[in-house]
Amino acid sequence: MNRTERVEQILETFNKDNFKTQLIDWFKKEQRILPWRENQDPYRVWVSEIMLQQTRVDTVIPYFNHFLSKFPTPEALAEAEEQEVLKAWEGLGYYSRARNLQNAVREVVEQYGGKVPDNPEELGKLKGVGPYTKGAILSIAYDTPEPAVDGNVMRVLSRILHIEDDIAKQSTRKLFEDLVRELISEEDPSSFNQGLMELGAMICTPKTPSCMLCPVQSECRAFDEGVETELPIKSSKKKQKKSPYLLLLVKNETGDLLIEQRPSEGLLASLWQFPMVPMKDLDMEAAKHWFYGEYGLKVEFDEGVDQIKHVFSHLIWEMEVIPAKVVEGTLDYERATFVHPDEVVDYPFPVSHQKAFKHINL
DNA sequence: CAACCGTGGTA
DNA sequence: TTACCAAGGTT
Repeated sequence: MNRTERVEQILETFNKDNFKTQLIDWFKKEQRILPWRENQDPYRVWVSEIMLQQTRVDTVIPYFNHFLSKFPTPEALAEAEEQEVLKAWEGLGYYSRARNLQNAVREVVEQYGGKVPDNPEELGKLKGVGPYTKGAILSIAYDTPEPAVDGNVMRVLSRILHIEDDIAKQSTRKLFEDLVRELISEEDPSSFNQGLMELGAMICTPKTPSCMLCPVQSECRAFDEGVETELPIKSSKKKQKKSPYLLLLVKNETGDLLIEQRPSEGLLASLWQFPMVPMKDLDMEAAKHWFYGEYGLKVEFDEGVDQIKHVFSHLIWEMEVIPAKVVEGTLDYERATFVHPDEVVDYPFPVSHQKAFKHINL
């Protein structure tokens, strides 16, 4: 059975009109007041959707307000320094979102005169704009009936329609997109899509859904069968691998601090950090030798002042924070520099290194 | 497809 | 504490 036939079978006995009417009525009445809902400005919608990827609403709100005051238009963002954009993103995580957003906005300014594209083809070519974000912008900013399937939508529809496909698999998203194309309101696709997401965030939550408050309870197959907490099906991800490091707070003779910029691709790309010595298979003496080889500086270590764990999606850094001072040598490392401790705040740092920096003033 | 890519909240 | 979760995208 192909996907089209499956969609037809799933929806054969489903009351579409009742579902979309009750969902939209509920959303219009109960939706939260959020900064990005003040208007339909496509740029604002776009920025909000990027920030909201894998990130909670409460976390995004202050970042969104600050970002929009700093970069109020596509032109303003296009003209900004990348470091300035990363600084505004500092602490939000997934930093490629920020670089991709700025690259895409520059593309919009240059190719489309600063107007965010209103069609799937051009929108989908922009960096960082995937299937979900594309549909979200088209429906919310341009009232176009395109699916915007995120984790909320898959959870809600898994329950409503009792679908047991693994939502961790990418192919499953396409099934839900096909279903949404059949269900979506042509009159108000924005409220329909946002209603599905809002329902997932406020009522149809992962652990303990509030089915007694649900506006579409009467259409929910999972509730009818008493299996709402068994859905959706999602395969578990594997554990992160741990890596030990020394995080060195190196001061020179004048009290300046050694910092370095990370590579422009990969983990925490283009952010700044304090030097880190990979301690797998190394002791403290070997660490000093390693550091001399990398940076051209001989240093003395103080006692460790803290242990910091940095948990990523797929790995964990276990760092011992070591104050150190330069004994001899000249800095010989292109991406590193000494700065006054007061200037460290001007650079974008990952959260773990911000924590380590607190030990500088002790 | 599965790995990579951050961070903070919560049970 | 562990494990999962939160308006995904890229490679």
